[in-house]
Amino acid sequence: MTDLLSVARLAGVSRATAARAFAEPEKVRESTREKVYAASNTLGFRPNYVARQLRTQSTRIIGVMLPTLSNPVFSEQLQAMEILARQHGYSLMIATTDYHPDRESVVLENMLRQRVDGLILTVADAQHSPCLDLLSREALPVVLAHNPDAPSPFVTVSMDNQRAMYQATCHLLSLGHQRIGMIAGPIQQSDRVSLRYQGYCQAMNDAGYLPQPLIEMPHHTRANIDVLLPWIAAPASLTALLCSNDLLAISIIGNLQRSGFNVPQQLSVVGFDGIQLGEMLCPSLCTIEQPQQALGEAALTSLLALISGEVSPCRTLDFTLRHGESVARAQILSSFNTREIP
Amino acid sequence: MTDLLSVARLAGVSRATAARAFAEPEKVRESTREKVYAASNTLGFRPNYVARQLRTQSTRIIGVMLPTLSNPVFSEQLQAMEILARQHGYSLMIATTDYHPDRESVVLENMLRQRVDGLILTVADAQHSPCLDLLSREALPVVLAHNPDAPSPFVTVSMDNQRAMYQATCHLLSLGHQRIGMIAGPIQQSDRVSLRYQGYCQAMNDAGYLPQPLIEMPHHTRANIDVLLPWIAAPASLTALLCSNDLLAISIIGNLQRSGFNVPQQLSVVGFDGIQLGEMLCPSLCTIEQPQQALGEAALTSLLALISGEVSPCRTLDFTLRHGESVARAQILSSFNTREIP
DNA sequence: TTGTACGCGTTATCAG
DNA sequence: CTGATAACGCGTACAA
Repeated sequence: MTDLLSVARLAGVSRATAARAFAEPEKVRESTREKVYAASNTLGFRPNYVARQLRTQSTRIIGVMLPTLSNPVFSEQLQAMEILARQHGYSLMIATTDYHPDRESVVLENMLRQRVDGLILTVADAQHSPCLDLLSREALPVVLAHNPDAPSPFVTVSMDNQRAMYQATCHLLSLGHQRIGMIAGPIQQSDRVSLRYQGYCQAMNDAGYLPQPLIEMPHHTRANIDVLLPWIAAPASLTALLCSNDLLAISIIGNLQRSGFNVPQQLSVVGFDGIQLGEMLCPSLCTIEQPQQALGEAALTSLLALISGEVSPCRTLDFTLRHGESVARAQILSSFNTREIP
Repeated sequence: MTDLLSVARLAGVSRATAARAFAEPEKVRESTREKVYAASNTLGFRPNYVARQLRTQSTRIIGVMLPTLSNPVFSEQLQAMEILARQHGYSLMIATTDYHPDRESVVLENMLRQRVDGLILTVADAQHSPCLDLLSREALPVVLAHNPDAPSPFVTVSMDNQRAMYQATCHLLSLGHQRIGMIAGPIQQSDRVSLRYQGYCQAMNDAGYLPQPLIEMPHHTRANIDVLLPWIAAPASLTALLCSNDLLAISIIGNLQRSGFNVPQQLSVVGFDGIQLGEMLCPSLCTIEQPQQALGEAALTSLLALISGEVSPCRTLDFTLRHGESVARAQILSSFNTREIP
C-alpha cells in the first residue's frame, strides 16, 4: 500500500502539499491538487487512518460494550448507534460481556489501549462496577446506556424502569387484577430487573395488596413452566403476570398455551421492552415500550457532545404502555379458584 | 496518558528494555522487569495500540459488514464472531448496510483505511458487487458469510439455501399439500431469497405441481395480510405457505390468527432461519434451522486461517428441518374450497 | 501557495 | 541482558 510520499513524488510536489490536498483542499491551487489526485489514483493510494490517529491523538472510534446481542433491545439500539455514528464520521468497536464483570474489565482495558475517543456501555451493576471505578479516574468521555443510578460524574441515558413497571402494574390493577406476580431471569445479573421489581412492589402496596416474591427463572429469555405452575395452578392463584422482558413473556405465553392455559382468559401476561415482534403475535403482547432506537441515538448524541468538550445532562427517556391482547379484565368468579371440578 | 519513555525513565532503564518487559518478558532480568512494572503502575501507563499498529503494520482488528442487526440471524452470528475474535486477541469493527450497495462501498473504504487485518462481510448480491470487484484487486483476507456463489477467489461460508427450501417444500408435499406458495420481502435486495425460491420451484416441478409466483411483501419482516388474502381466501387457494424468513412467518401467523384463520388447520406455514424464538411460540414454528452461531464461528475461523497465510476452503454448513406445530397434514376435503357455505 | 522538519508511541535491528 | 537509533505514515507549525 503506497504512502503519501510516493504520491507526492509522482505528482512532483512535496509531501506536505499532497497531505494538504486531502485535508485542506482549499489551501492548494487547483492545478496541483489535480496532479495529486491523479497520482493518488494511479498508485492506488489510500489514507492510513492508523498513522493519522497516532498523529492527531484521535481515533474517531467509539467503543460500545453491551451485555448481549441476543436480545433485540440491545441489537436494535446498537443498529441505531452505528448508523448515527457513521453519519458523524465515527466507527464502532463492539464487545459483549454477557453481564460478567470480569469480561467487562477485560473489554474495557482493551478499548482504552485502542484509544477509543469515547465509550458507550451498559454494565451489569452500575453501583458496584470495577469498570466505572477505573473510568472515574480516566478523563475519557463515557455514556452509560440503560444504567440508571450511576455514580455521580457519569452521564446516563436510560428509562425510569421503576415507574414503568409501576404503571404496568397499575394497568393490571385497574382491570380488576389483585393477585399479580412478577417473573424474571437470574436476578443478580442486572440492576434494571430489581428496579422493575421495586416498581411492581410499590404499585401493589399503594393499592393495598401484597406484593408476591419475585419468581425467578433459570434463563433470561426462556421460560421454565414447571417453576411457574405452582403459582397458577393452585387455588387463589395469580390472575396476572408481569415479565422482566418481552422474550420471556412470549416464551411464557407459548408454554402456557401448550399446557392448555388460555391467555389472557386464565392469566394476563405483560412484557417489558417493546420489541417489534410482540405486536405481530396473537395474542399481541401488552408491554412497556421503551424507545430502543431513540435510546441508542440519545446515547450517541450525548457522547458526541462530551467528545466536543460540551457538558451533557443525564437523560431519562419516555416509555409508553403498549396495550395488547395478552391482557384481559380479571374474571371475578374464577379468580378464587382456577381449577374447579364441576 | 504516559508513554513508554516515561516509564523507562522512572524505572531507570532504556525505552527498549521497558518495551521488552511487556512484549518479551522472558528476555528481561526479573529484577529490572519488576522495576518496569512498578514504574508502569505508578504512572498509570497503558500500551498504545495505535502506535503499535502503525509500527507492526497489523491492527488485530477485523471488519464486519452486515445487512442489518434487526434480524436475529445476523446479530446472533455477530455475537458468536465477537466472542471468538476476542479469544484470539482480535477486536471487531462493525457496520450495517441495509442491503444498499452504495453504503457497502462507503463502509468498505472506511475499513480499508482503518487497515483492518481482515474482513467478514455479507453483501447484497455477490454476483454484481462493486465491493467484491474492489477487493479482488486488494490482497486483504476476506470471508463472505451467507453469500454463496461468490466470484472465484473469495472464500465463502454459507448454507445451501436452494436445497434447504427444496427440502422444506418436500416436507409439505409429503404431508399431502399440493397448492403451496412462497412469500418474501422485497426480492431484489438479497440473492439468498432467489435461491430459496429456486429450491421451492424445483421441488414443485419434481413433484409434478405448478410453482406459484413469489408473493412479495413490502417489508422483510412484517406481513401485509391484504397482499396475502387473495391467495388464501379464494377457491382452490393455498394450503401451505413457505416464508423467506422466520420473522415474516411469525408475523403472518399472527395476522392470520387475528383474521380468524386457523394455523395450521387452514394454512400450514413454514419459516426459514431457525431463530430461537420460533420454538417457544404456540403453534411452534416449523422452519429451516440454519446454524447461525456455527456459521459465525466458521467464518471467523476461516478468516483467521487466511490471516495466518493458510488457505481456507469454501464451506457449506448443514441445516436441519425443524418440525413444528405450524404445519399439519393437508385436509383432503377442504383443500378444494376453504370457504364453504353449509 | 509551497516546502522543511519535527513528533505521535511503538517495535525491530543492531551494537555493546 | 541492555541500550541507542531508525523506521511506521501522517499532520502541522513555521519558514520561505
